[in-house]
Amino acid sequence: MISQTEENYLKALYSLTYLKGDANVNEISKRLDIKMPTVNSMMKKLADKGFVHYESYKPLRLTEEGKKEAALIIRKHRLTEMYLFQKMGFAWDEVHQIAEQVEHIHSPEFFSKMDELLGYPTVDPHGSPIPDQNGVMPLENYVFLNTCKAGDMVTLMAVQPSSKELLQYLTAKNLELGTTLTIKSIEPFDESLTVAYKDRPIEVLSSKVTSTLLVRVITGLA
Amino acid sequence: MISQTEENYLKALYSLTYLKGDANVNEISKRLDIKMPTVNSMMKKLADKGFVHYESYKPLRLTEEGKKEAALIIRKHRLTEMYLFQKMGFAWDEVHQIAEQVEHIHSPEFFSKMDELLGYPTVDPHGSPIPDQNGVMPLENYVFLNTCKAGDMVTLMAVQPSSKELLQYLTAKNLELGTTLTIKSIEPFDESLTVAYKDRPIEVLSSKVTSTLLVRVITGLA
DNA sequence: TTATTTTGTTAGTTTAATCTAACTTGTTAG
DNA sequence: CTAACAAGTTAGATTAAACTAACAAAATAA
Repeated sequence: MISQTEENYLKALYSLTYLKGDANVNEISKRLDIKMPTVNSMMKKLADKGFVHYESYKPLRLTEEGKKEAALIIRKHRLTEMYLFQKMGFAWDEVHQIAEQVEHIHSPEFFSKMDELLGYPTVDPHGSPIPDQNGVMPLENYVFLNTCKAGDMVTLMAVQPSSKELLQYLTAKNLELGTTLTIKSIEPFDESLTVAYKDRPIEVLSSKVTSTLLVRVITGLA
Repeated sequence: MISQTEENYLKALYSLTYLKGDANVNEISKRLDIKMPTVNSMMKKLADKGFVHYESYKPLRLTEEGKKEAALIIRKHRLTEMYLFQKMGFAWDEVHQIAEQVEHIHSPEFFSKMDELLGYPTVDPHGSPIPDQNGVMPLENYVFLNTCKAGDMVTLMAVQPSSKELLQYLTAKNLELGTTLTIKSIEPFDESLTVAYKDRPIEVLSSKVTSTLLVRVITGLA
């Protein structure tokens, strides 16, 4: 059996390694606000259990088994978020805290019932993909907004990572999932973007914001 | 903060003391399948925290604070059962296991949303009363079926305690909450009851069964 | 009422998950 | 290229929640 604590480490490692393939002890330590020696010994334990590739002083990677476990926890998290949002009427910035707890419930029936009632969704309320029952992430080809070029038209697909503060900021800016933005210009000095969307012809987004927004590119000038 | 483990002890003590006022270490030990010394030290800890009246070799009682805490956990459990049953389509013998886990979630909003969506129910799918937000059990004046007299007409209100096996037995007998039964006779030797209900003119219920069925008496001969 | 059994308690051990302090390895800036 | 800093590791302590073994008190039966 896998403990809630272990599940949290797996989840952290999954999201830290998702884009670049590996992560280090220090990153997990910061992410979970747990001291490095604690993380270190947990990584050894998870390696013993076959979930993590661990070698002294080398970056950490999940095994295939570990990836699957982690994806299944993330599946439970995102299904829960979607359920809270769609079926219970919570706002999209309220669902995360609750889902953090619900994701640890052991009951395949509970989550497959949610899945069924939701009509088998493929994304959560933040646009993040929901892994399938086998822990496989659905295909996606999103890019971060800060990697786009001036003139690109893009649709906001996901927010990653999505802090409560950020979600409230986006709500205040009237920026929601599915919103289509046109990139007017990019300020070379601080990489801030001037964009237009909906009824807002000029909005400036800092790189702190654009580096968390995942978008699908609709048209580019090139 | 109160741990999940502590919550489980409080809940056990609450239900053991509900009818007779106190309980002993051995009963909790059996109920939770945890050895007596462990229970003993947990009772001291809960006494330190102000939830339990503890004196060596004396029966255990909950403080008012402890009763409130326990009732609020039971509230979360029963709201969850009702939600699973009414809003998610689970059968009444499937909801307990899931609710055992969901009851430990810390999120007042989550449970008050359930409450709202359910229309502020006062009983769970087994007919057990749901305490209010202040931990107060709603009034109830049910009696166990084995305390009734021949000739009584009674309505099945609750099943306590309600094991999965028992619920399946009742389902097979076509006995559900709200069913009205007429007590035809009582066998003095083993205290089994012969009853009639719905389309079943003669059914015999053992005292093992009748001692767990809570009913409201509609009419008696006396 | 004494002997036996049941129940309760104390003491000390174990495991999981955390920590701090101290040391080692790896990286980076002069 | 070496000194300093950052990151990783080891060792040992702490806390919560469980256990077993042994002893003490209370209840029960002979």
